[in-house]
Amino acid sequence: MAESYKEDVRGLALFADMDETNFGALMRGAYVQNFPPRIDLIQENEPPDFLHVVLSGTVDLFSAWNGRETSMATVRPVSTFILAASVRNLPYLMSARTLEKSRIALIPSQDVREVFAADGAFAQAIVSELAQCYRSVVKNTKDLKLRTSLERLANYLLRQRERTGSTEFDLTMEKRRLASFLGMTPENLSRALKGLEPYGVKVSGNHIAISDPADLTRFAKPNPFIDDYSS
Amino acid sequence: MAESYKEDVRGLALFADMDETNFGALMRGAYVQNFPPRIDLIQENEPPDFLHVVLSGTVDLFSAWNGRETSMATVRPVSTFILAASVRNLPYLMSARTLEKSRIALIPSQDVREVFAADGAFAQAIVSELAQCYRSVVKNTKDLKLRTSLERLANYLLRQRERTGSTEFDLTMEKRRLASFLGMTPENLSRALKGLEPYGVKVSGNHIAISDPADLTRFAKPNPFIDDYSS
DNA sequence: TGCAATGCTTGATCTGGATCAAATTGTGGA
DNA sequence: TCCACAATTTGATCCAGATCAAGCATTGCA
Repeated sequence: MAESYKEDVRGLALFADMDETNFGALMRGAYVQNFPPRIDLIQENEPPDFLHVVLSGTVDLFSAWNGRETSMATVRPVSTFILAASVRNLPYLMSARTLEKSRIALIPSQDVREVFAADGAFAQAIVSELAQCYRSVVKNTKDLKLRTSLERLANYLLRQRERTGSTEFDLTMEKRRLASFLGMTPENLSRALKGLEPYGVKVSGNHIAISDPADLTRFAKPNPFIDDYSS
Repeated sequence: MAESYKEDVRGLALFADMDETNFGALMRGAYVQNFPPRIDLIQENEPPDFLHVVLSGTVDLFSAWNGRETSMATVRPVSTFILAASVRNLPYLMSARTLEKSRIALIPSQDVREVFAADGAFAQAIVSELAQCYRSVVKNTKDLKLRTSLERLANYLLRQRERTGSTEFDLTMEKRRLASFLGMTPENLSRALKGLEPYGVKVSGNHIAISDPADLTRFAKPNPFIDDYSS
């Protein structure tokens, strides 16, 4: 693997503190691949051969059952996915596909498990990462079970505002995918965006402007234990 | 803490392989408490002072927002809860209450974090446990987003059959709580149970009999990547 | 034993969101 | 630039599941 990629990987919290030799061992079997948009990377139920690291581009994690499909999460650089499957050596629970042209590092799961057993700092980082992932999914479940779709959308927009630090921003994914992520149909998302107009949400294409954040907040009632993805 | 309790805790996969000295250190600050039914143990958003181990009884993990409440999971002996909050030292994301008279061991989170840093076997066990928890929540999300309430109920009943090894069993929790866990109202659960009659489900009180498992399975379409909680 | 109190069921009605069907707007190539 | 295709929006309708309102059954206690 090229040195510049290694540095990107090393920069991740997951790999930052581990021993240099062990990091080298991990990188030895790893390689980087470029994928065009809309390419299936992994399929739910496959054995977890590689831990994936998104170096550039965007990856959608999704899942299907009985002809239905839902978007579970979006992975952006620089972060990993399917860590849980890798460390437990159990089949993937989600499928993954690129949304845009993406560069992805593939680290053999076998190596991850071996180094993890040998490197305390790496083990600690894995625990942090897994705990973080777990908490994110719990928050997502609370969002789904406790809120209506309009409330989920309102809080999603407020989170985007937080993330970008601005009351104007572009949606980072297709509306159909956002709808699926929020657990609604594209038609309903369209109507829901209209439904937030009274609270000062202006939509034009995929550009969003929140004219009265306080008003939207009053409606959305954001809660750090659902919406604060950083804790 | 009494020796017999220690053995129960030691029997958990999480603590089974760790060093005896370290286990002793963990137990030194730990204590066991008995709680009557319907007692609040912890509140969402509190700092994670203790890792909890259910020795006997049942604990409900639930969450509330804006006047609504939902049951997230049920914890039965012998297992732990809020491990993720403990190891990351971040506030609880769920509240917990006893459902019946329960005996619970409380292990200071501080000790958990210290021993975790020092004991490789413990660290590994924590990783396994967290990965397991993560995968469970992902499965639960798939259940919620991909299935109708009738399908969720049907698959729940099939899982109970799997767990008990019998086509006849008693529901292990109040119907109102089961409804909340499955993401529906008690009224709807009542109707849904009726709705499964054509597939050979007989209900009397909280006793369930599945007369034609094959037929119910044909309707429920269970999938290991949603319903198999052991992987 | 009786009587609150609580949980469960049933029926009637309502509604959020899904589905179906076009119309409209983008968008990526020849 | 123009066209074919995909994504989005809009409108009409439908349906799963929520809510409201009684009744009924259990349970725990005095």
